Amino acid sequence: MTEALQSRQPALSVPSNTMLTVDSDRRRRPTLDTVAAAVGVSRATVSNAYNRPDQLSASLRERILETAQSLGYTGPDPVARSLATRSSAAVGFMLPEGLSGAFSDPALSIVLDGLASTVDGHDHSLVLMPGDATGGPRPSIVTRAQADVMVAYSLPDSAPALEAVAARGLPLVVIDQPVLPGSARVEVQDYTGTCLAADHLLRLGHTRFGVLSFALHPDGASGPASPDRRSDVPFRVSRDRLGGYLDTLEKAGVKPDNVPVWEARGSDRELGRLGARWLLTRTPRPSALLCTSDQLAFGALQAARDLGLTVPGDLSVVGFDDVPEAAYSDPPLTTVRQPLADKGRRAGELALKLLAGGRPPKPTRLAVSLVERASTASMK
Amino acid sequence: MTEALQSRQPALSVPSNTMLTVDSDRRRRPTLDTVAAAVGVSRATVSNAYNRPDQLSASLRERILETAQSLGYTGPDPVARSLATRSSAAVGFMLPEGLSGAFSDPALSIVLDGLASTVDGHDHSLVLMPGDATGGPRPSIVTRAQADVMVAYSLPDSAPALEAVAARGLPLVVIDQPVLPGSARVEVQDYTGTCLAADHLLRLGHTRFGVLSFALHPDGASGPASPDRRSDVPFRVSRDRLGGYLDTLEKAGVKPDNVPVWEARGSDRELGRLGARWLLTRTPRPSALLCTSDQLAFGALQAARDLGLTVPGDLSVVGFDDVPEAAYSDPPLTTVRQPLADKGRRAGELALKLLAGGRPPKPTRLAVSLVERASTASMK
DNA sequence: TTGTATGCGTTATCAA
DNA sequence: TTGATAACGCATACAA
Repeated sequence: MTEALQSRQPALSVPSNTMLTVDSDRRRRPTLDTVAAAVGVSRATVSNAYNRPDQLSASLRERILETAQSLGYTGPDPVARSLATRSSAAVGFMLPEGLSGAFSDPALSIVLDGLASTVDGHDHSLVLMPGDATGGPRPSIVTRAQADVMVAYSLPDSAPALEAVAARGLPLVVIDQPVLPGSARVEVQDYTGTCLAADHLLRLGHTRFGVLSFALHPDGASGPASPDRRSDVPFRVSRDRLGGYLDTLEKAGVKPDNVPVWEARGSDRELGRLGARWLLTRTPRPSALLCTSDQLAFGALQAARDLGLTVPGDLSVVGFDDVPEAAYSDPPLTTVRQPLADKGRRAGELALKLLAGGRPPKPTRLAVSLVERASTASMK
Repeated sequence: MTEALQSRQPALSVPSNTMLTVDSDRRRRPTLDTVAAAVGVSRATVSNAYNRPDQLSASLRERILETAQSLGYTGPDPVARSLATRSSAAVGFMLPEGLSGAFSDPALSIVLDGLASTVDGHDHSLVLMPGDATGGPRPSIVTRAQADVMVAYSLPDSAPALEAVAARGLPLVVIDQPVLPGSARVEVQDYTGTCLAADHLLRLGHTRFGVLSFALHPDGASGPASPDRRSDVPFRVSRDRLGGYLDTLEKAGVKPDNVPVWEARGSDRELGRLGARWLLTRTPRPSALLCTSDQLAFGALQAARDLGLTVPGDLSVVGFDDVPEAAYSDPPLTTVRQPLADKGRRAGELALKLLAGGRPPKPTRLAVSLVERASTASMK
């Protein structure tokens, strides 16, 4: 093996007991034809030896496989097979950002894991398509990807990648967003989740709140979110999570206008820290911070430390996602758990189903639950 | 767009001013032939319109593209193109585990990010191949993957996937391990790194040490590592990191036999916590824990808390990797920084280079450095 | 059980 | 600048 690894050409130890009528001198990879000629059968039979073992005698098959082996033939070329079968046995995965920002988010990792294992279990491969500034992969990448079904992970409505998918006529599964009528989708109870969290805080007696949200609009702006910016939010997830928080508070008598909202352009810890710093320097200072993701919440914990506030003594913080780290942060984070791995698995199953010709079922909405840890406590 | 998304078949709005001599009634995707016939030129010309714009008049090209558009033709089929060009423009990425375990490791995420952006920048796609219990992807997956170069990420020597790569005669880039003579490789100064860390601790006056390592042998065993198990370590990375620690201590007069070593079967926080608990209950209790990864170190911090020990007051801890979280842990972790993103980028560049026909250069070894944070202090 | 013929959708070579 | 024609490597009805 070591030797074969050294050069691109595998060491073809041509057996002397077989006739090589083709390619005997050329420095080429062996093909179905090569072994067919060597064994003295037709291409079709060799093909069957690999794909339909029951279509030929065990002994012949044995002989074919042996010859193939000694010829250095590894089996049907994947690309040629794909062309002939018109199926590449791969699912594409489109991300909103470069993996850079995205992969620092454990939530994505877990979803991807669920997806990968499902897909892998069905002998399909996974083609990764990172996004760029446009909020998704470049259309050219999508157009040329060798995949026969696409999974979109939390893409903005405007992502050009989606049109590329449509143009190719590929089946599509979207995770979380955008909402595309008639396409398969798996999402979670975003609205319900933040309602639960807000309710939890209200029950603990809090009355002064601040909300820390990731992007409400696709313009990449960060800052306090004006009432204007809070309405007509194009991202469904942001809209639902923010809505759950504000609606619940309002029902309890807390006017949305009195709840400062910071919109971070992304969902990472550092942006969360920045936003929380602003929120915590408002007057009156919020006693509870409602975050739309765990990453933002971690940033909020950091900001509290920066300002000398203790959590949950001076401040309560809730997140959303329940990534593994939430159990280990200081203090452990109260958060809304969404079934991340499950989301990935469901997306994978949906993709496989569409591939098999199934029609897109109505969207799957997975249940969330509140996990109470040490970052929240009752008002002093 | 929305409509096109609803059904698998794009809405072919057949223009009345073009002649459709082919496929006019069949429910098929249009091909090069379809548009060639419609425009009244040859296949080759249409192909050129997409791939070699300079090979035909701008006006004709314009006309071809327009017709294609109105026919619902999105451009050359990726698979067919790959067959004809004998290149799939994709690089395969092989992981040691299912993404499950692997993705919880931020180090992998960052490396993958570097790789993905490099590859993506060159219009190549990335095919993910998660591993299973064998320590790598299944050979059948590798054999059938549509990629023309493979990147192995920290695989055990024994991974069957590697033979599959060799059998296909695909160029290979390995990250970290295994060491395959003649294959391209990018790695970091593992030995140097742990030497630095051990030295740091010695300088702080520590004399009682414990080592927390990830797998030394591929048998999946966890537990105290006997002298026997510490020698002939098959994993290069484990060997070098452990070696750097023990050698440095020995040079300072600390006999390896007096340094307890716990071997965890993987590199995650919970396993680290487990191992650290054992190490911290030895007599005499170590005043410093040397870990081979940040994840294990985080587990050690947790174990210290569990036992009521303060870090760095009662115990110093060092990690390896410098993942982002290391800066935020409690306390922030002293660790050996390796250039993770760079490792991924270099691997990507190497892969692209091999693809272009380059010969494997000698292994690249990236520099590491010690980042001193608050998890280490001098002996009281 | 095995073979024949044809199709899969491109790219590339070489003439015209 | 454009067009025949031949690969590319395989799968699959259908016939033998």
